[in-house]
Amino acid sequence: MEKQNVTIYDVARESGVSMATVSRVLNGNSNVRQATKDKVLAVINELDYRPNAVARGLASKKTTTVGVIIPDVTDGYFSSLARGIDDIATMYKYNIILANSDDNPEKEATVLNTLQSKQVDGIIFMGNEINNKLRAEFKRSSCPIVMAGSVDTSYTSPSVNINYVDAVKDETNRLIEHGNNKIAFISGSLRQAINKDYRLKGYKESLKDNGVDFDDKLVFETEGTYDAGYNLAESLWKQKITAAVVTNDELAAGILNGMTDRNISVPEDFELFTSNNTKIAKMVRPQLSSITQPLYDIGAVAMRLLTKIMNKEKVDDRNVILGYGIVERKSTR
Amino acid sequence: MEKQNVTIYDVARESGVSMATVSRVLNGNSNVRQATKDKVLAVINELDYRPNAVARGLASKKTTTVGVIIPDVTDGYFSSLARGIDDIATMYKYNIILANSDDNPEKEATVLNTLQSKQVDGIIFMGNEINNKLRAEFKRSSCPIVMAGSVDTSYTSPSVNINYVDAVKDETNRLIEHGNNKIAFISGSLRQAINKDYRLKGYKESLKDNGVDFDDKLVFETEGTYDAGYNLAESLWKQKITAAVVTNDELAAGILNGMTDRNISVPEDFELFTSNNTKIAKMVRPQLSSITQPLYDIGAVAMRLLTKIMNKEKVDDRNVILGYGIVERKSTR
DNA sequence: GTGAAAGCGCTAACAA
DNA sequence: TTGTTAGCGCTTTCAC
Repeated sequence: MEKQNVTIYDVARESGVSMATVSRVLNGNSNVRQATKDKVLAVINELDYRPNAVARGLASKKTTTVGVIIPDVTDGYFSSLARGIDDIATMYKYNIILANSDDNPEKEATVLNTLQSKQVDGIIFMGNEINNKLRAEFKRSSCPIVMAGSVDTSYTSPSVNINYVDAVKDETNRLIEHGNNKIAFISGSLRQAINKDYRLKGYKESLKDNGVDFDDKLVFETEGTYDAGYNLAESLWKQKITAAVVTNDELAAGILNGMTDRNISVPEDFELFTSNNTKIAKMVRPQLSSITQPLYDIGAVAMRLLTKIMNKEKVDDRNVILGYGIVERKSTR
Repeated sequence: MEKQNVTIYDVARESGVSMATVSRVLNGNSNVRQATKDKVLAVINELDYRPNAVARGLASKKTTTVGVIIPDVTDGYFSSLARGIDDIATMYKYNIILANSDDNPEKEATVLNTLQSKQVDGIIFMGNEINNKLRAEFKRSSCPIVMAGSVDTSYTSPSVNINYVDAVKDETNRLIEHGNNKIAFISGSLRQAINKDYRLKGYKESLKDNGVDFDDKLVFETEGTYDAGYNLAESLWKQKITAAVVTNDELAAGILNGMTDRNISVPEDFELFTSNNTKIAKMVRPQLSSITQPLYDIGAVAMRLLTKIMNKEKVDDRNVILGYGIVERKSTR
């Protein structure tokens, strides 16, 4: 029963040409007479021949697959990027090997190695917690890596992002304009450059511009989960904080519901800005005001950039910054 | 600069043994003297040798990668399954090629072919809209396919699911117990067997058991999106419907918010049951009552099942049914 | 316990 | 325009 044995050699024999010619029609090489091509195509069809991509990969040193390292597919932010990546990958005839890393440098290093042993033509990296070991792996990498929606301040690979500093600064400015003077900055791990070096910076800049003193007791580092937010809500309120900039939508949703369930009204008593505008920002009530990011596009552009690099095309901008916006919905006044 | 050229041949030469021996230590073959092994290992380390998985795949006819076909990574239901799949895949040293299909039979057939040409060792299929062409591709497949959280009534591949009939029946029963007699059944495409042949069946069985007449005007087939739900809400209310069983959480969240925004109170005026208990069921307010499914486990068990089949181990249950529960939160009385 | 050698199925010079 | 022929880097008999 199990066939999967018809090879390029079989179709060569059946159509009375050489393997080389079959290979040519397979690869759309121009130098084949139309009649020959037709015959070969007919045989391919008849024999139900499917080229073996592994053999092809070995011979050509190209696998037409790219690796995608993602913290967690289940996270709406990253899965949106992943969707953009896959769509563009498909458009350019690539497949993606998807690997969850949980933002864990060990896992990231491991998977980076596995991907390379699988000879992927390129890698898209999402994740923010990059340590020296991982950085070393990056440099050692024999294939191009582009970062999507993720930053590392001490290693500059090609990347696609928005301006996180300005975005958070804008949010904070608005919160100050609304009359708040105790504004919390609430993020996931501050070991992540995106939080520590960009978002927190934007927050501080805004305070400074507005003559508000920075108070590190207003900086909350927590797990980036709904539950963490939910549990944090009460203590925020008890500390007389009246507003917060949150770097993660699930976390923000948790805070929001945590407040609501304790009869603290958002936005009357407490204003909330979140950062990623994923689906849930619109699903919770009140709807979350947020930075708007072109999530799908970040992934799509990153993949497009990678195709260019893999093709050795000239790219004039290795570090793409896409535009962002701010939408004030119902969690701010 | 670009190396990636050290091959098994290099380490064989450097360690003064044959390629065969190197291959043996690489594959943990027992028949190698410890001293030889140590020497080889040392050289591997020194040369920073990484086996080429593509070459290995060609020679061994095993790629240690499996294909995963998913309607949309962005969907919380499927991404939860995908996470379970990836974790177990990693545990068994497999990688996954992830491909979005949008539940589109054309795309599914295409990607099924691509995956097989890439010589994946197996495939996990998620999606419910299976047409004859796709079914033919399934049968023609040279590698094992298991379905996760997805059903096809006319083709029985190995699968992992819950009992959708009973689950929906239970929900509907409760809604009837609560005094509703106009209960809507609201689902995504009824071309999908999971909706048409299972969930709708459970709905009907419940009505019958309770002596309520079935009315096909209460069956709503719509896009399975938040917006579709949001827009549907008002007409539901106008039709004097007082409760609904919804097959998709985003859809349910849309209905919920659509109601709320039009001052129809859930659950006082309208009761809502949803089906997948994804994250959003707990994030919206009021929180959605739902069937509880072991989403991660469905994926994990499916992947485990696939490893067994790939290994040609005996499996006694090719169609696994996992348990479900019902949780009544705040969208029901 | 180890080595020699024949492939795995394809691509890519190089000839013709 | 087409064919011949080396490989690509590894696994896997089959000898020894």
